[in-house]
Amino acid sequence: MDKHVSIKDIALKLGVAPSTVSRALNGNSGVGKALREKIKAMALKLNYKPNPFAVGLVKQTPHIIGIIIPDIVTHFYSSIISGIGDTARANGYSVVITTSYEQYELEKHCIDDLNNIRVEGIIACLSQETSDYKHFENVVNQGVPLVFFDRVCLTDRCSSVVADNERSAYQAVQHLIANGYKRIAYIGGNEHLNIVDQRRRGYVRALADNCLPVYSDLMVDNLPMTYKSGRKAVRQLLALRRRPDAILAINDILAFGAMSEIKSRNLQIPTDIGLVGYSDELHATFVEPALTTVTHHTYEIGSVACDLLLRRINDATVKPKSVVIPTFLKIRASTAKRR
Amino acid sequence: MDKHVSIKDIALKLGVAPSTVSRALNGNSGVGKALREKIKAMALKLNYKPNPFAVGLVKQTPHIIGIIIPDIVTHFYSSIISGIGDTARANGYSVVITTSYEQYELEKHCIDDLNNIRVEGIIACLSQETSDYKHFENVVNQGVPLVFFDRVCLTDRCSSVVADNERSAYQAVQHLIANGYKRIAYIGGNEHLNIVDQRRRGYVRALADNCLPVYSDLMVDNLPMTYKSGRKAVRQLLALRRRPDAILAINDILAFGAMSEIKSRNLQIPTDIGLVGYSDELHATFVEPALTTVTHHTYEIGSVACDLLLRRINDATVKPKSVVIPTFLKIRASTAKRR
DNA sequence: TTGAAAGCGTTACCAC
DNA sequence: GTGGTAACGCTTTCAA
Repeated sequence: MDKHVSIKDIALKLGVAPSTVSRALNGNSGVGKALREKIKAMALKLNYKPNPFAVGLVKQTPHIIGIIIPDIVTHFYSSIISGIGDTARANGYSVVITTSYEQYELEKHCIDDLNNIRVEGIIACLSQETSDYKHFENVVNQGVPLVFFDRVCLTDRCSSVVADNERSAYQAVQHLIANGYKRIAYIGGNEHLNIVDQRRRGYVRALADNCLPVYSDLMVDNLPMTYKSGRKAVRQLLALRRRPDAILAINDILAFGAMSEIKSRNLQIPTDIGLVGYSDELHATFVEPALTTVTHHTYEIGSVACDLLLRRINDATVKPKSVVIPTFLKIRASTAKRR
Repeated sequence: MDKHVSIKDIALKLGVAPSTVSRALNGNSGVGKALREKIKAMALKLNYKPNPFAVGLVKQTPHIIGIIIPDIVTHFYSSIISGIGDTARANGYSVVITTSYEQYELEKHCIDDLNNIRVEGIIACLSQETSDYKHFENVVNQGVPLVFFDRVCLTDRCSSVVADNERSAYQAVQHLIANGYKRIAYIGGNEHLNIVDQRRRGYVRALADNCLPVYSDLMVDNLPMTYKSGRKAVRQLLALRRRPDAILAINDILAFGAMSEIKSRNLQIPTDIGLVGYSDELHATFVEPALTTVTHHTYEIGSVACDLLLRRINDATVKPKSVVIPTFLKIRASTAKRR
């Protein structure tokens, strides 16, 4: 195929000035209609594509937005990326993805990288480790639009897209109680994260509203949200003198770990122990045996976050806004009625 | 925080020429040791970061590689991306991800996009629809290094990273036979893809080597590799007068669809029907009830593909090479011995 | 309506 | 060893 065609090539071919070509192609006023058409036709014919580096250099804003996610291999996140990407593309933006690998230090690097690229805005989800938000404050102070999703912070200054965390946990526990479970355990995560705190509150409130005691030894809290932690938490819970008869795990990975550990002990779900996890559409479909899960509309989370960011980019005066994307409880076999 | 610091700012501050600063920072020869240190210190202090657009404009090669994948939400692919990304970063390259959504037309767009960005090389996996390779030939003809993985083409001109497809299918069928299954069905996919063809050959050869007949009605072939197809294929197989007693599904998604359909009919796995799928590490861990799967080292596929590409980028004379990443058969409950 | 020229931040090639 | 200068491809004044 051809070498890259520049604006100069078109100008030369047509005997006009490069600046005229630029104006014509960018739809700016001040080019005669006939000439404009001629230029456009030639650009098409020569398959002209603007050099993004030249454009990026000369413009403040090369229409790129950055994403910071904890990881890319979890379907929850990749599906959100998908939602962001589609929305961004539809609005003429491209997307750069960076991964914090759930680490605070790497999250700071991500910000630096995106800053270098001069992204017009950032969509981020906090790493598990992050409990200090200075690096994000700096971003905001620089005037770079910033939107958080799922695990959020600085909500007074940044828009955010979150799940209805407290309600979802409340509803899950309510469901367990309605199905005859009485000693409901809770497997949480890093306490400084909003999602953990809120889900925990939902759990506690549901117990209280049903006049059930809240036993602190049934709450395994402040642990990294990993597969291993899920298994470990279950080991701990099953070592109790009075074992729980159900477990709410507040995160996909924890839930999978919990499920695995329960089975490895030859305990039956839901007979011996009921289990509710958190998950997204895909896993709600695949994972077996039929795990009741709080399910997220991940793609929508992504597209809404991107919408909020673009709105903020186009109008710096818009007020921060928190959008709640409702979850729904997908009831399956793992919490079947007792007796 | 500060506005972006340019090389000029440093030069001004130190009373030297911009070109000198550039040379010092890039480790090029021709700068006095003392001055070089002074410049470096100032760059650090001012938190100087080169403007990637300026660099990209002036250099032929802004150290970016492009990825074209069928989708990002399948763990198989996102894990490969992860492997590519880490390897790229470790070598000073950044990565741009494009998604074909399994569509031929969009795949062509991906190539255009990457071309616009002037990527130094491309790592690609063919979309399901792709059976014509002109668009990739163009890339090669332009001299842009290209490496394929999993679903490959143009292997005489491009390096590729593939799984041991025939062997894996052979081994899976062998395993089924050893466990007492006799009427083993096959659920395939788009025939023009190398992976489909090879896995199919493995299936047939295993039957033949064990003196078992190859029934064409037990082979559901040339279908899109979707969840729905998996279900449909099973419906078709179970409608046969002589039903299969085991199924080999040659792709993750097909396998999940198959599993789901089998269960919805209240058939027991492995008692009524044995099932082997293809999957990757994550799903081999999560998916239940214990599905025997051919498992891929996805992260490694990505990192090896990236290695091959970088080698090719740095030396245009390297010969195309096909690296086979072995799979392994993860034997679980879904193929337990009969009787 | 069009063209010329400056400039975005960087590198590379020449002089000195 | 160091400084000037052109060049990368494009947009955007400013003149004409």
